[in-house]
Formats: sequence, structure tokens, C-alpha cells
Amino acid sequence: MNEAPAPELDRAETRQSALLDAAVGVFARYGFRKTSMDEVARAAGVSRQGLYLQFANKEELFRKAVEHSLSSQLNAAKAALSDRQQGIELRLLAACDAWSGRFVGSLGSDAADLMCASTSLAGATLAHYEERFEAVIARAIADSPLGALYAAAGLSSHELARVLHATARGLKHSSASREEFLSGMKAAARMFCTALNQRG
Amino acid sequence: MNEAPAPELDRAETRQSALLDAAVGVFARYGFRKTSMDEVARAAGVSRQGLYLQFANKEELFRKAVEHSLSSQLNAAKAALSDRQQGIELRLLAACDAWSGRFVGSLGSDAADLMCASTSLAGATLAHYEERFEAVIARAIADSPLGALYAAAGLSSHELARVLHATARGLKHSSASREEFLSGMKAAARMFCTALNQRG
DNA sequence: AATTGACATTATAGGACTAAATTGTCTAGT
DNA sequence: ACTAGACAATTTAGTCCTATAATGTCAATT
Repeated sequence: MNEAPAPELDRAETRQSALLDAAVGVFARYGFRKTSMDEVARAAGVSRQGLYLQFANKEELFRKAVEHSLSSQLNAAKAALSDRQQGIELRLLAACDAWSGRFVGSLGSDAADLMCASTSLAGATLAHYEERFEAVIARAIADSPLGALYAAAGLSSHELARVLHATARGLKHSSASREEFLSGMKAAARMFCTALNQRG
Repeated sequence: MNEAPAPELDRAETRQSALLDAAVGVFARYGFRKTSMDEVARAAGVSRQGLYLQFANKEELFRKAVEHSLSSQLNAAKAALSDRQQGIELRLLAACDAWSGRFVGSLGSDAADLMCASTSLAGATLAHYEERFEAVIARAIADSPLGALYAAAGLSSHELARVLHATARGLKHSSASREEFLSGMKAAARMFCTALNQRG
């Protein structure tokens, strides 16, 4: 978003980002409780105290890791949507994949623990980012011919975004592999844009 | 489905059906482990031994209760789809609601236990009924103008049914109340049929 | 046919305790 | 700026035991 205001801050953020990337990976595999600070430190190639130097405790690390992942997923979704070389169908597909599809096949058996920890430690952040995701989807729809087309049917861009988001969520839950998720999402995106394509 | 072949069997099935209805209600509230045979028996207005006379053990009771519920949800969905007084949009909406929306607001805090028990004790049955649900949705789509319309976009009825099913699943997971689920599903159904409605 | 009450067996919940692992905080060193 | 090693305090895993509850099976009863 912003250009680097000061080199030291930039470096510090880059380090934190690397630590958080490692943390996201470990948390995704083992859940919250079964992940130890030692494992995260080793995964990040840093000492345990190096972690504590950046994060007060495990909960803060987790919260920031969740926010880091959500932020990166949202940014990826935004990037996909703003690639105006592509048609709206492909952009929506890529955005939903970036937002919902990231961990589809790769989630460990402690998914319940993860969900529980996420909602209890970062529930507000999660809700906030979900709202923002639906907002950017809604804006992309509104800025495309789909907005006017569906508006004539009494459907607001935000309602459409919620439906698309629900579809992505459902596919995420029912798909065993990333390929399954992608093929389902591809059909959903095509369906969503059919009214537009068959109009000409 | 079938007419009563013999009065005694019919009566027996009616009794079992009542027991299973009660069991479904209790299991839905308290999950599998926290429900006792005694509670189910009391909810059904029958003695504990009356239960054991019909079901060998708790697992069998649970399996048959799951199948009973799935069967009733599927039948309700079929009934909704075959009400040809209504347009396809309302029929699909009613079918998805009958299939996915039944327990949306009313599920207890032991939803995880329920899901776990359902997949481990009746996973095959669950998958089977989900397939059948998608099949009846697919047929309803294929029998409506939507089938040909979307076929022109390269989408088979079954792909569309899977997308609709995923949407219903996603709404089920993200909705706190039945009303929220219904309003989301209504938007999804309208969206799905927009290509048809704006065609004329 | 279904209910009742009784029954042994089994499963579950909880407490007390121990051993191990993890957390969070030092200090000293590079 | 980070690491290493050590540290007490806390969590967690595991066992054992006990009290309670639930399961599954009886014979007797209506």
C-alpha cells in the first residue's frame, strides 16, 4: 500500500512478515494448541527468543498471523480483481480462489482447533476481513456490466457478493482437494456470468 | 413411496417413524454422545426398553435417525420441486431450504460432535443422499428452460446442481439464523434464474 | 406387544497426583 | 540485534482411582 517511510521500519516489517509467514504455515498444519513457539521459531530459522522479541506471547503471534494471512488473501483477491486484462468471470474466479481456496487441500486434522482459536482470538478481525472481501467483490461486480444486469432483477451488488462468498465457503467445506474446489468455483463463476455472456 | 403392503408392517413403520422423529430432535439438540437412550425414550413417550425392542443399540438408532432425517429432507425437496404450479426459481429455493435449511438456527453447541458421529457412523449414507439431492436438483434444472440456457454456456445440469448445493452449504455454515439463511438462498435462486428471466 | 423394575457390564466424569513439555522472563555472550 | 542457555511458573499428558451414569439384557407383569 504505502511506500517505505523509513528503511529501518521497512526492514522490521519484512522480518515480521517472514516470521508470520512461517507461523501461518505451522499453525495451518498443527492448529493452535499443538503448535509450540519452538516449532514456529525453528520453521522461521530464528531462535525462540527472537520470536518473543517481536511478539509478546503466543496469542499475539497467532492473532497477527491470522491477520497477516487474511490481509495477504485479501490483497491477492484485490490484485486479481484489478487485472483488467481479464474478463470479469476470470477475475471473480481468481479472487474467490485467492480468498477461500488457499488452504483447501492442505489443512491438517486440527481444523476444528484452528477455527475455534481463530474465532475466539481473532473473531472480530475475521469478520472485518470477510466484510472487506465481500465489499471488494461487490465493487467489482458493480463496476462491471453484471451490476446493472442483476440490478434489473432486484439484486444488489452486495447481495451477489454474499452469494458468491457463500458458494466459495461451501465448496471449501465440501472439497477434498484444491482441484475439486477450483472446478466447482469455475462452474460457479461461469454460471454467475452466463446472463452476461448469452445476452449478446 | 409404496402403498402399505400389510397393515401390521404399516403400523410398525409408523411407530418407528415416530421414535425416529423424536430421536432426530434430541440428537440435533445434544449431539450423539450427550444424548442418552433414556432421553430419547422420554422424548418419544416410550420406555427405554421400547427403544431397544426396535433398535439393537444406540449406534443403530443414530444411523437410522440420520437416514430418516435425510430421507425426509430429500422427500421434502422432491415435493417442492414437483410443485409445478410454482416457477423454477421458487421451486429451487424451496428445495434447497428443505434440504439444507432445516436445522440452521436450531443446532446446539455440539454440532461438531454431530458432524463427527454422522460421518463416522453414517458417512456413506450421507454421501449417498447428497448425491441423490444433487441428482434431483439437476433433473429439475434439466427439465426447465435453465437446462438448455446454461448448456449453451458449457455448464451441465449436474455442475449447476453442485454449485447450488455448495451455495446452500456455505449459507448454512455462515448464517446464524434461519432468516439469514433464507434471505441468502433467495438471492442465490434469483441470481441463478436471472439469465432466464431477463431473456424475454 | 409393550412396560416395569432389576441387574451386571461398561462407559463417562471428575479429582489427585506425577512427569513432561511449554511458556514467558532472565542474564550473558557474540 | 540476535542467540544461547538457564530459570521458575504454568500447561498439558498421562495414570490411577472413585462415584456416577448409561448401556444392554433379564424375568416378571399387564
